Amino acid sequence: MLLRTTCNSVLRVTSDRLYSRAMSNTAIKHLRDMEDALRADGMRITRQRVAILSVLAEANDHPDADEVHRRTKQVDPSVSLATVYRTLSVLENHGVVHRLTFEGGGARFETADAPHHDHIIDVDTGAVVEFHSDKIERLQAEIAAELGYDVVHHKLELYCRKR
Amino acid sequence: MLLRTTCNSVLRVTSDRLYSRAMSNTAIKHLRDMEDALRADGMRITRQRVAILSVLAEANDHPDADEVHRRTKQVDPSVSLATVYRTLSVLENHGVVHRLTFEGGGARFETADAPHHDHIIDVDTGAVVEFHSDKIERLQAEIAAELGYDVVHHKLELYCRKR
DNA sequence: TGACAGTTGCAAATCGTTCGCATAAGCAAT
DNA sequence: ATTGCTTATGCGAACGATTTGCAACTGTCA
Repeated sequence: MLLRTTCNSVLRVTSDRLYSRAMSNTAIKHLRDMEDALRADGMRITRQRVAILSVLAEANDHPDADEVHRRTKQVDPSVSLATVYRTLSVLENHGVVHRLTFEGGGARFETADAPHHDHIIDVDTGAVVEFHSDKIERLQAEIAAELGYDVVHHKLELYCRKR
Repeated sequence: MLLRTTCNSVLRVTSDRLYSRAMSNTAIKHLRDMEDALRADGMRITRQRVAILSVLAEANDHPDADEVHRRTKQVDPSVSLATVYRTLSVLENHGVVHRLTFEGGGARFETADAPHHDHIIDVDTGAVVEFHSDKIERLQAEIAAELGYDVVHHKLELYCRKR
């Protein structure tokens, strides 16, 4: 079933769940599975949380809370900013999203389903590129171990300029 | 010349400059040189800035603005928090202090005179340990280069737990 | 379906940080 | 030293991002 909204985005209604724009069936299944896992983990799956989850699943950038709110309202206009903040925190605690705190400016978020990676931030444009280096990770663990520590998590950000 | 204050800390007065507690003569000379350099760089050396500089020079931890303010007031009680913030920003622009933005919580500061290093943050105690790895730095530059970037600066933080 | 505990929207509160303004004080030239 | 120009200061109010208290609402599970 398809609905066309006033703002020209396509909504797909599946049973009583609202997902934003055109999502593939496999993407929808992925969301459903995630909801089930979260429910099994004691989290209530509300209308607002579904909307927020679908926004996060679709995002391939790193939106801040306000941007998540803006996008979520396209799916469900009643969702408040406070709920967005609360939901993002809850999802973070469930390990479903990661909170990114780049220099200058508020927190930004990304789904945790992609494999671990670090970030390059373009100092001129604010664009974010993801990368990963096993070699660096190994060195980090070595250094921490030398100092008597285990790495719980780390943050590696390269603030760069296009050459 | 020595002064003993009510709060049991020793102040040293050198010409018209106030430095906190017992500082070695070489440490004082270092501060004087720094002041001269800053003055030559167009920055006015005020009573409050001298007090803040001396606090920073003495700190071997990574205090936040509020903590810098608390310590500065021991030297000169009239210094306001706003001035601490303004001075820290100015000093950062002059490359004299670095602003550290660890997860959860406000900015913390360190003097820039130590050679470049990264940080290990104890997730249980908040303690900060400094380390450096040329090997990691080299890898970072390589990765950025592969993606068409030059590293302007970077942030590497290992959030760790004592083993 | 009913009941309970978790969730929501709203507005107010909080936290760290910045800003406007009138006053005070560096610094360079005198 | 004194002057004059400009910048720095303290104060309190404003700020933006985030959190919270509360009364109404709604998943969930029996």
